[in-house]
Amino acid sequence: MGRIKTENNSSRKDVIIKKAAELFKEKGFKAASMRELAEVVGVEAASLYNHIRSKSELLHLICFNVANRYTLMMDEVEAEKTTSLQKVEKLLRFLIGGMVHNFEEVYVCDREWKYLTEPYLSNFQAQRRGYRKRFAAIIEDGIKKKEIKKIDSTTAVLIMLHAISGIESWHRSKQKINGKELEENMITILVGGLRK
Amino acid sequence: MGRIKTENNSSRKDVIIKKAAELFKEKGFKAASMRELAEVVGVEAASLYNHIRSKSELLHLICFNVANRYTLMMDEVEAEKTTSLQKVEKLLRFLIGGMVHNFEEVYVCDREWKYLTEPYLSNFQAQRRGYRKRFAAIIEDGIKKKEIKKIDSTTAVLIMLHAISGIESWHRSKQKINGKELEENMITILVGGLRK
DNA sequence: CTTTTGTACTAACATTTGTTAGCGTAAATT
DNA sequence: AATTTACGCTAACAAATGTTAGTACAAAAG
Repeated sequence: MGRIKTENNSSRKDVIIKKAAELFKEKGFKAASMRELAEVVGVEAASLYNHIRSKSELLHLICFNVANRYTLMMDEVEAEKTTSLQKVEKLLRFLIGGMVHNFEEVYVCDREWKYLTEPYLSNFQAQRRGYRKRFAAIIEDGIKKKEIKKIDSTTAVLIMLHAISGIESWHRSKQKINGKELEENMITILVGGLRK
Repeated sequence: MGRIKTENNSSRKDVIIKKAAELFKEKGFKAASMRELAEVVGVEAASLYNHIRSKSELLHLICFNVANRYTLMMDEVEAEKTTSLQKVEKLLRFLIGGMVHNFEEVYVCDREWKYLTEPYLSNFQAQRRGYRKRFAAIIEDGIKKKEIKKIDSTTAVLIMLHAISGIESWHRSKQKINGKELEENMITILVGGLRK
């Protein structure tokens, strides 16, 4: 069949991960088989194992790649001297952007993380919990400073994160508005829903 | 092992469907095996087939049970002579209530429908599309009547439906606020985000 | 009590799954 | 040019999957 084609300076492993994210998104982690993955990569199933350790390694690479990006952005935002609403807005814009431009990866991370194996599963859940707590803390701070309505911050975070994961439907839809417009609409509704 | 125990006047098939919804929610449709299902039902795997035709029959029973309830509620709401915002609020409250009280079923319908087989898959998608279109039409009507902000109605629907499917996290969370409070918070944020 | 129906069992099936072993060759390094 | 490394192949594996056939027996109907 010939070698796996790489482009720019990405490794063969990177190519496999990318294709895996697409496949896992489309079929779901459990339903996607290594033989299917091999086919889209253009190689026999066994050959994949020259580059990766296991199917589940693919999943945890995808999931932590996303999770780490999110955590990093949270670090950055927390350090800024801006209002709570501005922080929320910046976090949301980052999340929306990720969903629009790195769709497959983010989608897989969101929906398939439960198939992670230990110890990755526990690490992932902890990181996720931490992220949400920090997000909720920003909102509570905003409530204290009377920028934000008096609401349950945990519920607010839950709504926002899941609203964003709904961009999945936007990707599927035929008559899409463009990405920037989508972002503005989401910010209007979500931030508008918080503002006092 | 003895027979499947039923209660109230539910059939043995109903018991299997209920347990299937719980299992599919927890493991995902593909990852859940008929042998696992049999175990939680308290029977051997082969015995299930005295009551159901196939694994995928279970999925489509679950999915259409939910989808039909939603469609029915939409019929009801559309017929009412209320403002658009009141209609949106009623639909949201119904969806939230469903997520809080029929969690497993709704969750499975939301996340696992893609494993439906034809012709159920196409029917389901059509029904879903129809529901969203009707929801969006209510919002557009509200925009026309200046009750609602000028936003993309499709995006608004997408946000709301997915925000609600996020109640999944609420179920998982340890220190839950109660269901009614959750509902009020969600309405505040979501309806507040639309209101002009 | 007898017959019929419903339902559970065991055993087995054909597929599909992730993964490993061993081999050959093209690419990279010396 | 010679050697080593990287990487693809075929073949095979054990385990798990959904499902069917055939049998036995308890419950329901007569």
